[in-house]
Amino acid sequence: MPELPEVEVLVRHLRPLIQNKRVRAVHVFRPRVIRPTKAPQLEQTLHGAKFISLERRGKFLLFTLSKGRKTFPVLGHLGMTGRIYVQLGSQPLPKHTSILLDLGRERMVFEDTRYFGRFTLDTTSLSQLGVEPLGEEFTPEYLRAALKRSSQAVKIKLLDQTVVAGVGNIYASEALFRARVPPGLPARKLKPDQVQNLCRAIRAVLIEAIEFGSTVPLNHGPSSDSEKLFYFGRAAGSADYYEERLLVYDRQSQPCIRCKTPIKRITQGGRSTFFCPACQKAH
DNA sequence: CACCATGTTCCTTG
DNA sequence: CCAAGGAACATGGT
Repeated sequence: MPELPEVEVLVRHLRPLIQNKRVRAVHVFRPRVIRPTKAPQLEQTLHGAKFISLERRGKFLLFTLSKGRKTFPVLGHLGMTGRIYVQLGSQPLPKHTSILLDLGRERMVFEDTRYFGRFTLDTTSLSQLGVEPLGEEFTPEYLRAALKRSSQAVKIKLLDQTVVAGVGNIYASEALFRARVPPGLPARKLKPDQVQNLCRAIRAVLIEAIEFGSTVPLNHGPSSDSEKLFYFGRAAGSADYYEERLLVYDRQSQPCIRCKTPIKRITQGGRSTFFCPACQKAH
């Protein structure tokens, strides 16, 4: 369920649930997910440690734990299908549980169907990340500087986590539509006002998604659809709010909400991009 | 069988 | 060294 907004909502939800909880035991069901950390090292390090804080950085979750006088980080990433929830120890475990942290009466479960996610002591991935799109450093000037030397399509650049940390395939299409910028336009060809519109659009779509996600109850568990609902709101409910949340993503051939032109799907970098060929035209 | 899916990392090529 | 393109990772849905 992961792009920046989904991770942000998850972090806010999780924070009070794990604060000051102590790890009694660690179960690693899929060693790949803790790479490059080894299971004995993770178990030994986490055993007896207490959760101190939880922050989001891009699409990563940064847990801080303490043990004795020492404090250390654990880095989480949901990949494509990861979920994390706190449940009672008596609840059934989901089929694709990759990590289980026993917290006493409760436990923290990392479920991940495709096992692309991570839960590791290795924090080196963080050093590669670009600025936070909701932070002060994400300005039109910054974005212009990041785009000006690249011949890659602007859509591809938005997915580059070393430029902006947290934008994924869904919100990249949404932001470009909102800014009326053609996804295939080479990054260096954007005009200053397009860069400014894009900068604002990225912030707006992410903030609105966080606000939307905050209204969805996250009573997640193995049988809950709440996160699918958050992510694929259009398919999951009938309320207008849900229907209208994503304006172009996964709407191939449906009429554009602005001009009724059918939305197009193209492939860029091996991934789908959705856009309105009329509203997002180069000129 | 085919193709599609919210992401990152590694390898190759230029 | 860098930028860019593509495959790999793994499972499930349609």
